Amino acid sequence: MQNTLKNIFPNFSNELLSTIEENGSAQDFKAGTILMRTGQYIKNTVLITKGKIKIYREGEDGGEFLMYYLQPGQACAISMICTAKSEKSQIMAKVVEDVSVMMIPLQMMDKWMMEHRSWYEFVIETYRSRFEEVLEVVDNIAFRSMDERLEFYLKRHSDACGCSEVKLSHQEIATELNTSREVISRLLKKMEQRGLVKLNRNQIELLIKN
Amino acid sequence: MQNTLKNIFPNFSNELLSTIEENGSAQDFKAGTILMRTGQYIKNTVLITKGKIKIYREGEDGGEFLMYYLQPGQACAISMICTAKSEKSQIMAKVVEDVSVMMIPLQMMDKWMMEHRSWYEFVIETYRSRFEEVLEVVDNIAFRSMDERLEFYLKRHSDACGCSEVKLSHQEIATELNTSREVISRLLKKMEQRGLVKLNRNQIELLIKN
DNA sequence: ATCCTTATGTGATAAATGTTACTGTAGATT
DNA sequence: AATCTACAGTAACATTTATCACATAAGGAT
Repeated sequence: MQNTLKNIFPNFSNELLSTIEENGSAQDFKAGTILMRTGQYIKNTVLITKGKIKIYREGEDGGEFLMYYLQPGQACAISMICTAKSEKSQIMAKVVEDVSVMMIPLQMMDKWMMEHRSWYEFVIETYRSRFEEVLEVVDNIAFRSMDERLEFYLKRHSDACGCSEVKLSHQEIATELNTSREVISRLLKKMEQRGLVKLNRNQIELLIKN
Repeated sequence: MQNTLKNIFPNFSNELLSTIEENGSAQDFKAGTILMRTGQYIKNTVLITKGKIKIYREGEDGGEFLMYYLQPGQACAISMICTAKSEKSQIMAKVVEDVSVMMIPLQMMDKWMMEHRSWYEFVIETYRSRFEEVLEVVDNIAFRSMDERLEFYLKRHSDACGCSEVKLSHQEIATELNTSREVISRLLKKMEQRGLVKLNRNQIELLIKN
């Protein structure tokens, strides 16, 4: 077990890993579980060891605007940030593929920051990369039109899973980009005509490299 | 001098304040100066003691999409985040009102995190509040239409300056919301008809409380 | 096979936003 | 006062995105 954790978080020092074992509690959640809601208080930092969690903003109409995904070896930046004052969450976190996580009580956060260099670096790097990711999201919605955003979205997905097939329905994509299914269907059709993708039921194959 | 800094950053411990005096370099910049460009490497963390800095994303066409403003007592979250690896900046920072700043060499960042509790708390709080602010920006562009965004934008401005007059041209507003002047003019006219604002040359008066 | 549910394709139309082109106006400049 | 320039108003039109209304298809369940 120590070993697996070591593999997933290769940069953590051995002492840190033991401390995590001691103080964290390993938990599993099924796909569909909502781990965090807007307005809810945050009591734990979450380290993902297996599966996938979607971090999104919820619109009044129930839109699920995608911010980013959390995958093994990553942690929820928001839950780290809200540490000190156990602030309210500003986002929603939903399990999209069954996950295993380590729940770390918030008090540990501050403590480890001082005691474990590798924890400190991990936290800072988590902040940095997420901030950057969100900035990129802003860029996309501020400066790009839907067809470009869709292309970007598909690439992001295929990068994340490492394969060129994106297994999502048009409806799911539409929800995450906060538009309607028809729009996505139409744009995908155009992309197919341009030879960028191949469309199948519940699956889109990217024909572009990179 | 120590005294002023103490007033502007009331939560900093006295030792921290002295250390800042010793290691930081006080500098002034005129309105219009670009302090940081996209793609540029970051060498300093910036503490604002006077004036106002605009943090924005630049579109290919030169759009200046507003993320947030930095004011006295605040620091650039991005420059802090990019610390360790002296990463490239993802944003633009432009002085909008003559500023005085303390430039802190990046090496200090990590050092002080360990040594000064009040610095640590300041950094974490900076991260948190900026992240939140950016999330709110995402919300706005993802879920709201231009008229709502404009209203939000005006409120934000009047909150920031504490008065109900926003001294900006339609063109400036349009640039920051990445739309065109005509659109802003139209929407403002509608708002005026609804009794929400009073329009004057280079100035918009908000007639709504909060 | 037949039925059912979910996913997808597509036209018609509406609404929001962007663009072009021009007018008017206030204040600064000379 | 005459002129200039930046700012603001607005009509007409183009484009993009959203919505409505169906048609069709694919795959699972019976």
